[in-house]
Amino acid sequence: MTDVSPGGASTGVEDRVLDAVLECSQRWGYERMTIDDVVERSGVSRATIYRLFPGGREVLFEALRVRELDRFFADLRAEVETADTLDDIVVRAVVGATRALRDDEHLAAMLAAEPGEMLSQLTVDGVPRIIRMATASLTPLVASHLGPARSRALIDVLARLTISYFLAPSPLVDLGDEASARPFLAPMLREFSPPSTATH
Amino acid sequence: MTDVSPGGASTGVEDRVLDAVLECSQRWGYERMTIDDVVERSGVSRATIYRLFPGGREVLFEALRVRELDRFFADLRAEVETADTLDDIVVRAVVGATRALRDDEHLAAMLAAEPGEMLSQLTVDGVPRIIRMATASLTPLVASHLGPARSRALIDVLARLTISYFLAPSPLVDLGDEASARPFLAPMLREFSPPSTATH
DNA sequence: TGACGGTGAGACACTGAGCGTCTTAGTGTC
DNA sequence: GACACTAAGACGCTCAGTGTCTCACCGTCA
Repeated sequence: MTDVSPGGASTGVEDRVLDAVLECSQRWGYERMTIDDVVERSGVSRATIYRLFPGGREVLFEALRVRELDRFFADLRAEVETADTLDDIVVRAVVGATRALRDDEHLAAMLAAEPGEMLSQLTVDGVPRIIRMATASLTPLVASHLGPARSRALIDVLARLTISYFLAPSPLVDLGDEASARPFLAPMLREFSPPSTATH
Repeated sequence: MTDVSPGGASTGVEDRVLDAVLECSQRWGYERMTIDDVVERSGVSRATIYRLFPGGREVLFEALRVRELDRFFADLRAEVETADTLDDIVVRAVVGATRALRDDEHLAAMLAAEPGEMLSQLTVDGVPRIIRMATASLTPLVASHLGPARSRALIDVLARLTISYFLAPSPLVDLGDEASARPFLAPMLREFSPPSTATH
C-alpha cells in the first residue's frame, strides 16, 4: 500500500521488515511475535521476508539487533565526536549511552515483556558484540590519547559499567548525569592513562 | 506461595485466577494469552482452573467480563446513588461511566492490542449484556421518576450514547465533563419524561 | 484414626497455529 | 521478450497450547 513506512525513516524493503519486527516484538514480545505479524505490519510478503532473511525467525531478530546496535553507536559517536579532551570524550560517551538506553522505549518494553531474553542480550550473549561495536566506534576517538591497547581496555570497562549501572542504578552515582558521572570516571581514566604524559 | 494477591483485593481462588487473566490479557492481548500464563501468574494449578471454569479459555474470559461488568456497575451505582433529582442521577451516571471508561487501563490496553475483539464487546456482542446490566443497576434509581418502561428506554439510549461518545469523542460535547454533558442530556431527559408531571 | 474436599503436579493425546519451503502469477524495468 | 522482484497463498511439518485425566498431598472434621 504505502511506500513510505509511517513511523520509520527507511525506504528499503529490508528496513521495512525490520521496522515491523521492531514494532511487533515491542508490542507482543519476543516470543509471541509471529512472522505473520511482520508480514501484516510490514506489507512485505512471507516469501520475500524469507528470501531477504534466510533462516527465518532467529535470523530476523539477529538482523534487527545488528541494525539497532549500529544505529545506537552511530548516534553515540556523532554525539561524542565533537569532544576533544579525553575526559570529555569519555564522559559524553558514557552519559550519552546511559541516556540513550534509558530513553529506548523498545528496550524498556522488551525488558518488561521478556526479561530473560533481553537480559541475556545485555549481560551474556550480547556483551561481546556490544563491546566489539563500542570498540570499533569509539577507539578511533580515544586511541590518539591512549594508544590502541589502553583504549580497548578502557572502552571494555566503560561499556560494562554503563550496562551495569543502567540495569541496576546505584545511589552513589548517576551515569546519566554529567555532573555525577565526571568525578566518578576521572580516577578511572587516570588509571588507564599512560604514566609518562599524565598529570599536565 | 502467597495467599494475598499483590495487586488485587480478592482472596478467593476464582478471583486470583481472574486477576491473572486480567493482567495477562492486558499484557499480551486476548489471543496471545495462554492458560499456562494464567497458571504461572495466579499460582493456581491447571487442574484447579479447569475445575473452577469448566469449558476452559472461553469460559474464563466470559467469567472475567461478567466480573468486571459487575464491578463497573457496582461502582457506578454507588456513585449515583446519592443523587436525588432525575437530572442529577442521569448526569452523574453518564459522566461517571464515561470517566470510568476513560480511566480503565485494561480497557485501553485491550483496545490497543485487540481492537476487533474489544470493539465487538462494546458495540455488538457485548451491548445486550451491558444494557441489561445498566438497566438492572440503574432502573431502581430512575424508575421512581419515570416508571419502569420509560426508565428502561432512557437507560438503553444513554448506555448506547455513552459507549458511542467514549469510542468516538465528539467536538460538540464531552460526556466526561458535567458542565458539557448536562445541557446535552437535558432535552433528551425532557423527551423521556411523562408529559403530565413535567415542567415543574 | 480414617474419610473427604480441595489443591498442585504433571502425564497424555489431540488440535491447530505458526513455521519454512515452494509454486504461481503479477508488475515494472531494461 | 528477458529479467528481477514481489505478493499471494498452498503445502506439509512441528510443536506449543489445550483440555482431560490421574495421583499425591494437605488440612479439616467426625
